[in-house]
Amino acid sequence: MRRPATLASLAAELGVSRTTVSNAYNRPDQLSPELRRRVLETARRLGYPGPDPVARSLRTRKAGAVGLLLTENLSYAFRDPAALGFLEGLALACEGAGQGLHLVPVNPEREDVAAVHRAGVDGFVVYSVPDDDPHLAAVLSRPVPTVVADQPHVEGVDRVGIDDRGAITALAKRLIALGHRRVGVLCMRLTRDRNDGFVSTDRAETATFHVQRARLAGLTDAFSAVGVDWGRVPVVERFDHSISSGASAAAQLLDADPHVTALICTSDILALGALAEARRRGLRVPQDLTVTGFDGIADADRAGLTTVRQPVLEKGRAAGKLLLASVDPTRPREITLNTELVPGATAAPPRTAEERWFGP
Amino acid sequence: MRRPATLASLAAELGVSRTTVSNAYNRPDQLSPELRRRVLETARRLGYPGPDPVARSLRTRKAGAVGLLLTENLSYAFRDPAALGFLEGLALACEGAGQGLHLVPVNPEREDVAAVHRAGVDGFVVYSVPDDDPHLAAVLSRPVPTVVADQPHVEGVDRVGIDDRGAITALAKRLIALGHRRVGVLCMRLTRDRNDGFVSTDRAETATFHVQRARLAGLTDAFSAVGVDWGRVPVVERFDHSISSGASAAAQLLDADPHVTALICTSDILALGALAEARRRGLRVPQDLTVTGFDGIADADRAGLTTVRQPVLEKGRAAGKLLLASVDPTRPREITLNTELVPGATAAPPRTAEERWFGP
DNA sequence: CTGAAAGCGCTAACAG
DNA sequence: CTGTTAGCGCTTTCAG
Repeated sequence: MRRPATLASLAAELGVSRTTVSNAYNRPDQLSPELRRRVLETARRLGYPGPDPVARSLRTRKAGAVGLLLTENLSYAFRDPAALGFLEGLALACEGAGQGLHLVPVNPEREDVAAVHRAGVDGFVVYSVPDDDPHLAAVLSRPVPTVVADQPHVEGVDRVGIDDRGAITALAKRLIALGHRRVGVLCMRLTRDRNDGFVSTDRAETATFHVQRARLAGLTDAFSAVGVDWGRVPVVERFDHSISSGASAAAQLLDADPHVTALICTSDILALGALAEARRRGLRVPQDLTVTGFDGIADADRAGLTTVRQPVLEKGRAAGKLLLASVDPTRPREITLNTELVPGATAAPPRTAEERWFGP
Repeated sequence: MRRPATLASLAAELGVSRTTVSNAYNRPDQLSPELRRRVLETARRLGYPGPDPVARSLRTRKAGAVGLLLTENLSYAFRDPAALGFLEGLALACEGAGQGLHLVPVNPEREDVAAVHRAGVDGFVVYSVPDDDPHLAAVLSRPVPTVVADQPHVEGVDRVGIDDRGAITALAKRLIALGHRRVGVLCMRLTRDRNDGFVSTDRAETATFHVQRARLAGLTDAFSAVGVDWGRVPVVERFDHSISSGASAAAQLLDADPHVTALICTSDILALGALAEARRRGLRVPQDLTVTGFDGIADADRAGLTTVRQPVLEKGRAAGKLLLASVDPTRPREITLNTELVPGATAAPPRTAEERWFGP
């Protein structure tokens, strides 16, 4: 088989100009139906598959795709309902605009930013990566529009998110109103390095995962305001985001401080794990222990978890829309979506000391 | 701001050739560290973001990405655990090879194949689309390697899948051994058109979704072999793949034929819906009704569903590996993964007529 | 309705 | 180690 046909060879074969062949594909109204038929017919005969997408992209300066940069490992994204919701929303937005969605391969092992530079895309969405992620820096260095989601604001870059700090503060106030003062916190990983265990105040404040940092800060705000010494509040971190991680974190925390009356978790997944651990220990929720989550995923709903619901699908869709509207100077530069407190059934007033010893 | 810097303008500025600049990025060992430093430094100063990925792709004939063609609507894929597992496996394979994963936007509304032609990718994976999907045809017309998964074999195209027909036959034999003869079937959509309701033998045989067709055929095999007149077996189809669809399908079937002793579902999701409907009707499973699924998703496990487990993540990974190994002529051309019967706890012998009337 | 001219921005021999 | 040459395959004014 000879080398593959190109638009030029097709034109030669037909004895017409390249323009005409190009038009046959891209501007059917620019040539006679008859000629067009002939062109397409000959293309089929020669096995010409139509204009090469890459060459076309080079010429038109449009790749027809949006790049998506996700947390270190992709598997994570496919297992976390909140991330999935975002992905779905973004995919929907792309689909609606006829744009492809290019998942940038981020090899967790070797730190290789090359993939970002190799991605033929018209723009990027960056979702919840650590502030110091080199891939993020690489994305920002590319001369294409970018939208960050669940990330700190970057000068000149559009942004989508929620008020993590305020939302969890509201939840905390609810617990405070119920009477909780001695609480424990379970959070997701705070930096790129694994640190399964207790978290110092300093670590919490310098966490490079913006969302986690903001949520912890929100808790500090609320409890400090009522005189709780936040430095004494036990905070346990887990690198892996899974129900079993949540369970083990809860175990670690309860072992260290059996007197906490509430376990505040920065994600529903962790909270579901905490519920499992409470059950294992024979602690009734919420009578013996209050447990709260964050996100509002379906499983949390089913479990009746007290949590904060955020519109993850909308967030993804908003990110996509913002990116695809980059040409429009009147678009918003920043979108903060609303959250909603879900009362659920896993929060109640703490037991009094008497109750602890003598039963309800 | 003047027009963006290019490799050529950088070279001019530096007074070196374009090759040298190119080498600075792509072959650091081909020039002195000092010169390289100067090049990169000047690049930063001029705001040159590095070689344009599209131009590079055109030149190298490598896009560095794999295209993925999925069922009509993307949301579906993000909500179906089996599809998600496949996606995760594929993403893992791509990630491992440093390849991007380009989700092809398939607009469910207008039938627009253009996106397939616009995708700058080195190959395609096609997962579970109808046999007559025009996007599939478009993919096959492109001169790049392709792997189909959960699809019928296509001449010259690599394939990954399981033995759907055999696997469900094995499950059916189990039910037959238990004594079930009067059964009903719940299946997913069989064609691109919506048809929520009963399925004729003809429709079942001409279904364009290969997987569903194969599973129904497997059931026919097993039950026909023991003398059950398959033409009389009620089969209910649902377009939407959700638990509530499964429930409504079960309701429709049980209303039409209250005497079936088993509900065989072609997916776990549908089966979970059937379980819910059974519960709603006060039917005990498996004493009053046997229910089976297919896939082996986590929720099915949790529900103790009798089903067939298939290695969805492995399937995705295998598809990716096969595609990325396309250059290797010794690779397998077709991979059939093993499935496993999961006994579960939702299948039992049917109640006898006496038991039906007088209780167990 | 058709064609000629002019690159899009880059890389890969190959020769110095 | 560096430069010259020669396109990759296509689209797009702008004339005819």
